[in-house]
Amino acid sequence: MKQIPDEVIRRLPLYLRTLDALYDEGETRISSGQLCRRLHLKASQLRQDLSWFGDYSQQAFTYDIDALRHELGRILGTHEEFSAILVGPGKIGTALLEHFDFIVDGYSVLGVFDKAPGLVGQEVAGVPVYDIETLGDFVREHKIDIAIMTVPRFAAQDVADTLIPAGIRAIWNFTNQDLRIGDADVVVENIHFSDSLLALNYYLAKKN
Amino acid sequence: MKQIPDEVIRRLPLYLRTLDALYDEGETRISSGQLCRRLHLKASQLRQDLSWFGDYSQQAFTYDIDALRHELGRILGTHEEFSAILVGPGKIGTALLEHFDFIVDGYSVLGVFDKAPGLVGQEVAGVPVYDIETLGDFVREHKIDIAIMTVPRFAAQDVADTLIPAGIRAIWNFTNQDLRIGDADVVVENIHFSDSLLALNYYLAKKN
DNA sequence: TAGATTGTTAATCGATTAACAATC
DNA sequence: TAGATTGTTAATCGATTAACAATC
Repeated sequence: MKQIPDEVIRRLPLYLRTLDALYDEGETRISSGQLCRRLHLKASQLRQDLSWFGDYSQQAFTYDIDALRHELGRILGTHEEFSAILVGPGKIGTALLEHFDFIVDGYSVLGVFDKAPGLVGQEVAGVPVYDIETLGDFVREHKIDIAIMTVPRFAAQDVADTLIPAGIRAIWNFTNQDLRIGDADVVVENIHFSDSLLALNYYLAKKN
Repeated sequence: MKQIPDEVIRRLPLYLRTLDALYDEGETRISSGQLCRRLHLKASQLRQDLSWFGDYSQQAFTYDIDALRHELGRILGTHEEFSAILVGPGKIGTALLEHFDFIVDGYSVLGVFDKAPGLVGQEVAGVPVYDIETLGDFVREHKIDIAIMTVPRFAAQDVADTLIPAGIRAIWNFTNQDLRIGDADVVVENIHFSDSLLALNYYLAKKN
């Protein structure tokens, strides 16, 4: 089987979200056509996407909403347990921490790391704050899976250079700085606010 | 000429960012090959992308970094002046406000809108806070271009339903809720934290 | 059963990559 | 000039869409 395209993976959360909403509305079954009309996608695309993951339906019958959303959750690994840390408890970092278990269950945030000595020893959103000097050792000792990076842009690569040799497995990067990870086997997921706003700006300016 | 693919537009901020960094390092010229080695892209892709926008170089000679970054800025409309508001001054909203002019110049943030009466009349990051009841009128009167939506998820569609008939032209949506905009001519740019984290989660879980 | 819907194969479309003449 | 690099055309690749037999 060929590699599943990233485009397909990126649509799964959308499907999951929509099915969750339908479930909350009390719906029990839906056809690919009905679902995709809501999403402005082609029904054949949904069916094609699902076909990457095997057969979770009864052919020629509509999808069982509850079964399919659980299946999508399983595919996306929402039942897995991962350990996480946050580096850079500014406003965005703190906001993420406070809403974290709204996003994915099964994450334990074990520590927050800050450079300023003021916060060290205190807690942010119930998580203890440590000195950033101890970051590498902490990741190594606790076998941390995911680092959430919300440090200022100029500090981003330094932090990555500490995390990667310490064995981090994934970085959720909010710094708008592209990280060089060498040949390390690290999953990097970027949220580049600035790129997003520039794209919006382009489309808006074009309409003028 | 055919429609410029969205994929191309999404790469322009990356090019711009990289050229800015090179400029700051004191570089003056660069070839498509050198630039793309840094970005893990194919040189032919960069050249193909730029060819959508006409000819800003001297054929068979390397690119002038300063000229090209200005050209990209012009294409993306960074010199345009837009008016903006923020709806929902929570932690993320406030963080965005505080860093806003780091992202794009030429934006004036004219107001912040909140539901809780506590903040109304005060300022957030130097911007006055108004009651959300007055949102529609404000957008209409001031001909606001862009709304930054950082409200809780359940409130998102209601806010959009107020903004759109008031003539908003773009929504930068942080709510993880897909907005129904009907047939309105509104640019919607989503930052779906949750989808991003689910994608990261998928790739990480797959490695287990 | 007849109508509806699926999973999957095949066709289409468009993005990426390679190739190369034009140019410095 | 010879070597390097561009812009652009053509080839390739892969994602999206359509079509349809299988199935309920």
